[in-house]
Formats: sequence, C-alpha cells, structure tokens
Amino acid sequence: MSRYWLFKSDPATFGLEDLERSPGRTTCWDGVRNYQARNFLRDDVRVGDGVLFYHSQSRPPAVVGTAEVVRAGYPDPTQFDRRDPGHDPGSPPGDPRWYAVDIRLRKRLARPAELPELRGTPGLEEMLLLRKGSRLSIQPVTAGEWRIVLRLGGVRGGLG
DNA sequence: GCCAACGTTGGC
DNA sequence: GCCAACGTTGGC
Repeated sequence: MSRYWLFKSDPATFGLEDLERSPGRTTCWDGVRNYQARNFLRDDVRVGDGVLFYHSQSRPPAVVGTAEVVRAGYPDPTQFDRRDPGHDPGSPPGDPRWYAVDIRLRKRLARPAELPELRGTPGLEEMLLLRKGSRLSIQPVTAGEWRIVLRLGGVRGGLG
C-alpha cells in the first residue's frame, strides 16, 4: 500500500516549472541534509508513493502539484561532489550519510492549495505542515490529508 | 551530558 | 527584512 508525502522546495532553487521541464518530468530529489528527513528518504519512501509538491518561501506558500516516487532511497550523489553546496567530506562512501529519491511529476494542481487556506480546512488540523515551527522538508501525509489537499487544488477524483 | 552560541528554515 | 523555532556544534 502506498504512502503519501509532502516535499518542500523553494521555487527560487527548484520549482514546479523546473520539474515540468526536467527530462521525463523526473528529477533526483537530492540535497536533503536533515537527519529526520534523511531517515524518511532512506527507510520509508517507496516507489509508487504519492508526493505533494510544496513551494516554500513563496507568497503565499502552497502545494502546487503532485508527483510520484519512481526510485526509492539511494545514496545522494551530491554529498561526494566537491563543488556541490551539499558536499559532505565527512560522509564515508562505504556508508553514505545522505540519501535521495527520484520523483516524477504527475500533475500541476488546477489551482495552488495555499497555506492560509490549508490552515482553515477541516480535517487538516493534525497536518505536520501546519504545526508551529515545523521545518521538516520531507513530511508524511495521511491518506485523508492527501485527498483533502487535492480537492482544494481542484483535482477531481482519482489519485491526482 | 549540558547548554550557549551559532546557522538555517521559512512564515509573515 | 524580521524573527521564532529548530538543529548542530563545540567547550566544559
């Protein structure tokens, strides 16, 4: 059974449009440097899982699309790249510290599901994203939350 | 193991 | 640009 996730991205760095333009509308979700998020990527995110694509640092912040996991956790190549901002000289190649997954765009939402709107929506009271001080960039989402967010985004029926 | 200092995230 | 919340670092 598939799970659901929310991935945050600053559109100034990598936004939905960048994903739309990526070959096969697929990208490597690398650069995650937080241990809790790493654990999700390494241990829990699986092929076929659904992803809410979220624009942070945006006005207003919003879920703007859905994606699907097409490759489960594997060592993040950028940690071994000297020139990459995420280069981690302390990560042993034999036991990599950081992980990435691949995701493929499913669809852009008909309209963004904006953060202030999410805050007022019944059924989302427990959503991790809405918790004060929640900075986690990879978050689990329940099936109910997934369905509600997609409905707000104008996605009718199905998996989005 | 404690905790102050520091850096980052991200909403506003 | 501001600042609250959080994570990490490093001295002790």
